[in-house]
Amino acid sequence: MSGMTSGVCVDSDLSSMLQRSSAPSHHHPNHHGYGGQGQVSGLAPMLDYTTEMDRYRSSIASFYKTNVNMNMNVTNFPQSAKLAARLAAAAPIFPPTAARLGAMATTPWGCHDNMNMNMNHPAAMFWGRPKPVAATPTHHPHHHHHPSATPGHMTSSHPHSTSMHQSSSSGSGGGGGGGSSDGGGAEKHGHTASLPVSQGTAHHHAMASSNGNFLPGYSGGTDCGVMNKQGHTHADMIGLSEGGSCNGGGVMGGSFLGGLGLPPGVIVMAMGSAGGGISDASSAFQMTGGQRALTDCQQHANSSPCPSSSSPPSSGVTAAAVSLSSSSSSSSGTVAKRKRKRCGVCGPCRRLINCGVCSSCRNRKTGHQICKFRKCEELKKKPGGGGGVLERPPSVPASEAFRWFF
DNA sequence: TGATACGTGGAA
DNA sequence: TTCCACGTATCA
Repeated sequence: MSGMTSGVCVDSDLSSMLQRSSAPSHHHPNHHGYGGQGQVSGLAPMLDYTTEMDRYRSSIASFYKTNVNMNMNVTNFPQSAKLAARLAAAAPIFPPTAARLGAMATTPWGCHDNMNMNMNHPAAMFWGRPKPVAATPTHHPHHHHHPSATPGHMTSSHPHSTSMHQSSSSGSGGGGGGGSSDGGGAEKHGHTASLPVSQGTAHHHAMASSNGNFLPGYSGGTDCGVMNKQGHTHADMIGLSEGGSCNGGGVMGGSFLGGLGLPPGVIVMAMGSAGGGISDASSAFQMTGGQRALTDCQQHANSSPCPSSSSPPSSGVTAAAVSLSSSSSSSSGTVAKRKRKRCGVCGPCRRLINCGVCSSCRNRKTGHQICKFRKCEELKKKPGGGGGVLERPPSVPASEAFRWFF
């Protein structure tokens, strides 16, 4: 991982590209406004936006085409291939994006840890989340998640708005196959989200999109549909909400902020990788078949970083909690014995692909252990050590602990 | 029922 | 302290 400077950095490229092309219209927080400040005030703006998006898409398409073919050795990442296939299958959600998503699944994003260079190395990992870097605002602005979903953003012009709603509504269904959120969900969101391009809704974010798959840091605020500084939510959010696993998605984007009814210009800070974590969790799980998708956050309610715990309960959360309690209620007496689950927000949890080279991967059959690089930070700690205080996921930089909403 | 992964105890 | 193997919980 250290030495990965030479890799192509999608984020950078995209971000720069976006900044150049779309900056005018949306990077400033004010542009996202709530009151429909203008974003969609006129038809012209929209047309302009569309144009920008087209450009953006073209660029990304080219990028993937080139990088995937050149640098990726899919054979080394069977799971990636699998993922790609799933993504393709999930295409219905974002038809235009499906293809790209598939590519993404196998794409080696540069810039992040192992991903950097060419993915040929067996140890290459696949991150589940967007880059944490501040520069990476989020990608997918899903309107409905927007705190004050303004008409402006919500314009029908966005092809995805519909699908987004559907997915969110699907709730526990977990986005079709994603039900468990892990498998389907993860792929779905994780990747989908990552490609803002396809969604077209991603305007504004310079990079956002590109990174969807990396988790470098979580800071991206991406998780769980939390919005980025610019007030946009990520596609991931959708996934989250779908799975219902993510508190962030549902809570924050939908009811939480919406309920608050914050006036335009008001800055709301969210702690930790809350939303992100959750959503991430789901995505992270996807790769493994996602058995435990959702509950991660809930389980950690006591000690975990799951940000959502601090947020007002959402229907999704509540449901999750309920299910959780129900499942564990019987074990109330044996609570201590219950297996802990992945937090879903830490770096390892966000990884979607097994390294294939660690002892755990090599001895999967006999070792029964998850890839060492995917081993949840929380689980590495002694049980009960945390305390119930909300704390940021270990891997999340303090500076990235907050997410801003406008 | 199979796959995945957490918990634990022993060995290095 | 880390690694490894096994038992077993959990989920599809």
